[in-house]
Amino acid sequence: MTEEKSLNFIEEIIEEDLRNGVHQKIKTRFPPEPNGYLHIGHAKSIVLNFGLAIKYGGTTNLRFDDTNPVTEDTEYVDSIKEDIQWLGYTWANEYYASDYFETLYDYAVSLINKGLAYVDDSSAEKIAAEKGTPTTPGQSNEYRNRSIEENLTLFKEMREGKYRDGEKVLRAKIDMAAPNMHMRDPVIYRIKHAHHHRTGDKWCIYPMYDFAHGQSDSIENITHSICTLEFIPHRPLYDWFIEKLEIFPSHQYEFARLNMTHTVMSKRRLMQLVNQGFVSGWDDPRMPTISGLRRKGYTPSSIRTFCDKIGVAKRDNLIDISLLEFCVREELNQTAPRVMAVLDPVKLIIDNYDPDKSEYLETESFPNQPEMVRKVSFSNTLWIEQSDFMEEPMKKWFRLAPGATVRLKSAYIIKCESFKKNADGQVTEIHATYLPESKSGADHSGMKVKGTIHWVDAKNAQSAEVRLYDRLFTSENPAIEENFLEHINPDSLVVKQAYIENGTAAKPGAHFQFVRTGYFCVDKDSGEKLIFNRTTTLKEGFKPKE
RNA sequence: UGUCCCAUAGUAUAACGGUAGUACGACAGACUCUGACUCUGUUUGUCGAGGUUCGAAUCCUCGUGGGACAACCA
Repeated sequence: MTEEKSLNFIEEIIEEDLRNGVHQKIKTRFPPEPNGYLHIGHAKSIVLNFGLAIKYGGTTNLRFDDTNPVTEDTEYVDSIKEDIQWLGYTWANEYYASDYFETLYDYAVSLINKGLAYVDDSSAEKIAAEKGTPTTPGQSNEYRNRSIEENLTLFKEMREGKYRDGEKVLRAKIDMAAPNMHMRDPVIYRIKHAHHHRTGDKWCIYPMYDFAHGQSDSIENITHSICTLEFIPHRPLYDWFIEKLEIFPSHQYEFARLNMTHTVMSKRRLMQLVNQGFVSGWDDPRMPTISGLRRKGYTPSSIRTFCDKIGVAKRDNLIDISLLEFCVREELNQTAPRVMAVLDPVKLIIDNYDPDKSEYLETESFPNQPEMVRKVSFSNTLWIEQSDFMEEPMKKWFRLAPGATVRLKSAYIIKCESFKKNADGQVTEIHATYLPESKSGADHSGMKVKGTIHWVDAKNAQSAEVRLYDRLFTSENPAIEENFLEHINPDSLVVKQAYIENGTAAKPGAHFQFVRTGYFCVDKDSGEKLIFNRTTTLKEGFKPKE
């Protein structure tokens, strides 16, 4: 039985490199910028990079791309590390681009010495103007012909803090008429008198991404540097620096980033959701962040499975969020203990059950492990779901209705005898009679009922706050809408005051399946008062027809 | 009027010149003390036109469509 999974294009490249002896071992890296929280899109990259190294016996470095001190912070470093570990991965080394500032500086000097870099005194505006447009070539300026000596002196003075922010930059001297805009003498060093989260005030010049990333890969001997599609036009530059600097030839490969329906993924938009209070924070369970998904009840393996299933390719994609939900259901169905909870309670009174009596009934906690059982309290007064009763049942209605019989899960068969409504027409109380001989596990009634409903003993229940989360956006692809904020789902969070079986061992992070209603996870804020977050619903098989 | 990337069921992703397959979704049925799970079945696809070839989703050309690139961001 060979379960042969086809290779993605990166795996094909790696296998060919290994086969041809281009590399003996592969090295990958995950290079986040510590300026935000990781999201499910990053998870795709993490699973790819770490997964490749594991599959082919290589290693993966965690490298923080911290070349812009004004946006970066250790707060993000910590959360990123936590999320990667939570996902189940261990990095071989923890590095920072800032570890290489001295080396990078030397690289820049060597470029100057080769006549391949120059100091430009122009303003940012002038440089942008001279760069041309994608369809018109750029123009060079008077600084392009400065002597090597002058460039050396100026660059040294930049480092020494002799100039203010924006007064000068170091540029690579390539080709102002190149059809690829990134090759039109890109800026490689800029002056920023800013405090860096790691190097403090040691530097006032910082390398740009293009002058840091590839070289960092090279310094670490990264064999396969995997990034997203938007870096394709940077690749010629990536290769140019490595070639001119004559350093280890790392290679860049690009794959399509993850997009998901009913979700936004860009840091900018996610930041807006947080800052404008549409969600409670970066770890709000509606956020596609790793911390949000974790709080919502997603497990590391369900996220890994998801990343595995979506594949890796180069075409733009929009993955249906139902695939993510499928992955977590598939796992939780096996691992989450069942428990009964009633989210929209209505009282059910069993008229022929002794009001002074109560009993404990056995019920299974895992349907596929019949030996895993627990006892649930039962009496003449129960909570059941409002939605399990219909005054005038539709066709194919298996649940409760006047005169209808139904099985109370793990208890008795009951027959609805009457009900009460309030002035608003809302059902407030349902009366039923039960069949004593229909007790679950010892059913001698000979009756067959179509429906089974869940319940909680009203005389012995605990209350809980249950947070029902739904997709954050009603639009399938909010990112392409004019104003994505207008497409926020007003019902993305509905809070219920529910009843749950007494004695449920609900520690923060614990997963449960509320029988017939979905998967839930105990929130981190849960304490005296239990708080549950809905991870996802059960697949809905009942679809009423007109 | 540039350069680059991409194009296979609704959504993703395989098929590496030789029978277009898989997953999710949808639909139908079986089972069911969760209308869940499980099982069975159905549905829908190679962007277009040429060319090469015994044979093209695959190679070539030209279209068409989508995307990326003009931060002292990454």
